[in-house]
Amino acid sequence: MEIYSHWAAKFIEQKDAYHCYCSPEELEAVREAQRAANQAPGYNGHCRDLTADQIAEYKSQGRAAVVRMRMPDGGTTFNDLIRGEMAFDHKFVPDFVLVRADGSPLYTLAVAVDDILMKVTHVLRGEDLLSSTPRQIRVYQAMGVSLEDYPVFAHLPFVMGADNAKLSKRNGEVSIAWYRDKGFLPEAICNYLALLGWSPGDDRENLTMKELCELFTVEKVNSSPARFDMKKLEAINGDKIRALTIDDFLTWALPFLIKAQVISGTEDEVALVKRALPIIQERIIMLSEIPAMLKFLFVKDFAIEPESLSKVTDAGAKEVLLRSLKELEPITDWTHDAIESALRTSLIEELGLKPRVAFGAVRIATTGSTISPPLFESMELLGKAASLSRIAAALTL
RNA sequence: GGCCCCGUCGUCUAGCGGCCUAGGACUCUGGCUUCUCAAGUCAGCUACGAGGGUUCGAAUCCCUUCGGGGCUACCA
Repeated sequence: MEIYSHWAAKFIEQKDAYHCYCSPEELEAVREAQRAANQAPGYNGHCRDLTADQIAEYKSQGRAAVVRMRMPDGGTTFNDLIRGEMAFDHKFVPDFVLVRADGSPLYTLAVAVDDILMKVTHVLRGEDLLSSTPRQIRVYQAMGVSLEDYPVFAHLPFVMGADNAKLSKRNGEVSIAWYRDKGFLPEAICNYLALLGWSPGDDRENLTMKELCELFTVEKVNSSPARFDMKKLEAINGDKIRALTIDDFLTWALPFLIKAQVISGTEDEVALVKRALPIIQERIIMLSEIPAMLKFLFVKDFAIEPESLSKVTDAGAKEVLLRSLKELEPITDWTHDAIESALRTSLIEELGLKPRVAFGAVRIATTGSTISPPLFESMELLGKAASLSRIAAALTL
């Protein structure tokens, strides 16, 4: 606080700033008049050069003063890393308030002073602050900072939501926690976000964190706003998941399974999950899909989903299940190869069924759903005992 | 209203005066593959907002216009 008031006092002393006694109502009236006259709105410089008598008069009226920065004639130019040479005419940059009547500093004063005192080298911010840059630079000037000590400015474009409105806390999903819960990998989010308004210049898009660090430069960021596209984020996330090693995938997957109470986290469970991950890795786009896909391996009270029930109770299905049971029973080497050849021989070749139909029934009986990871691998993971008892159970429905 | 920024397929982008009958990715559609769902693969749809210049030649440069967004506080 003292720092800011120190500078404000200095500015006044230097005549770069002055006390302004205009009341909010008076200012509002001025703005209204300007608007009505189609003029640029802004402070009219009323208190710029008050005489001692005028000041005494205002003070006797009990008016409190704000500190206002004097914008000199001319303009401000600066080089924006993203937009290039920017020029602002001071005719449209009115004298602005630095310190409130109660003595507290305004953002405009505080940021600029902080930038210099903290030796900020780069100011990267949203394009909404673009037009306030001349004011900030004006403060640097008043502070007597030399040009080479100014920070470099880069005004980034907005990211818009699907509705073409600026993405914000009130609009669209912007909480990191939400993405984490959904199972988006940090690398996918960074990769996607980097691609929003930027590209490495060639056709590469799937970039690792390391590549991103090496390739990304603010200068290559576009000046036009980008729309957030969940579909593309999902696609990238899917790619990232597929690129994971099984061990890394396991590390990411376990918390989701535990949270969904599919597993409690015992060694046996983890081992089984690890064996199962390869068959689901290429069929999910978010980690949060994992529990639903692997649930059938762990549930105690197994049940077939209601909407698929009718598909295992008809005569055709019963026959398929009965035959499957018979053929699978003798298998001692419970591997997906053995299971597949047994079922193919009996159901497809001997019964002459279409794979789609035959395996569909077995799939529902063993996994409880029409949609599942590959059937034979799933049955292998489930184990012989559970697989057979589920088929047998389905026959009684 | 004033000032400022932005404008290539539905979306993200490549493009920096001739390499553009505009490339890639996501989405979508169709095919292949296939035990479901995915993944993979092949093909297709679809864009330089509009109008004028400049030039032998423009998506690329200039002007106008239209559209979108921002700022316009004793907010940050």
